[in-house]
Amino acid sequence: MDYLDIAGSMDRKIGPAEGILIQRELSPLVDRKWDKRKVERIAGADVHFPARDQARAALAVFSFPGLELIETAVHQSACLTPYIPGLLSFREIPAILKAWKKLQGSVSLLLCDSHGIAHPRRLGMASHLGLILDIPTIGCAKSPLCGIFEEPGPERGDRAPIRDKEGFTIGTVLRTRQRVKPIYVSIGHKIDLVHAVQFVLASTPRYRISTPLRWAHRLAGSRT
DNA sequence: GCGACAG
DNA sequence: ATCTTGTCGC
Repeated sequence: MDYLDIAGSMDRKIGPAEGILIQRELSPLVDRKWDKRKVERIAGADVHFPARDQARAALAVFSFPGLELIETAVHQSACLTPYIPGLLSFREIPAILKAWKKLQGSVSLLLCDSHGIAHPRRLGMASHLGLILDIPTIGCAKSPLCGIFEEPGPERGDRAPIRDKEGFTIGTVLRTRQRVKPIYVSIGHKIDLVHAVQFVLASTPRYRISTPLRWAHRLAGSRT
């Protein structure tokens, strides 16, 4: 079964046992390097749930580094898989892929409202989506899922490494705004942690959340 | 066994 | 994520 094929695992309900097997199989395929490609378009992806079985995905594409809005795409459809910590991909990615097909232009880098490799099996949604779309992605979560870390300093740009039990760094707790709760950045796919943090800060000029993700969040329908 | 647990 | 008002602090 080709799990990177949309029809391979994203068009049906996936249970915990199968989901974990898929993640273990795909995890080794994540590319943790940055190839220095030109980033002219950076996008944000988010999903809102109007009802328990309905998912509304939104994508907001911006120019980079100017951060001017280029285009948006939205798609609402039924979601078959319930939310289970560690298996978020199977609930949100189907709707995101359908919205993705509606985009007219290309995307150089995609920011996701989730973790990347800072995940129990090193395959959070940002990594999974990056593998499926075959583009660079970054995990930008608002709360931790796993790992150990210290509280970063109070200034914008202050950070602290997120490490697994073996001591390996799997992400960065990053303060994107002075004295505001930090976010959790991790490699999604086709990028390294240093560049991931750099791109997140460059696309987060004022608020806690990056411009692409804030727009995606709004477009998806969330009131906050 | 118990608690934690992206969105 | 969602149910939901006002309120405290910069």
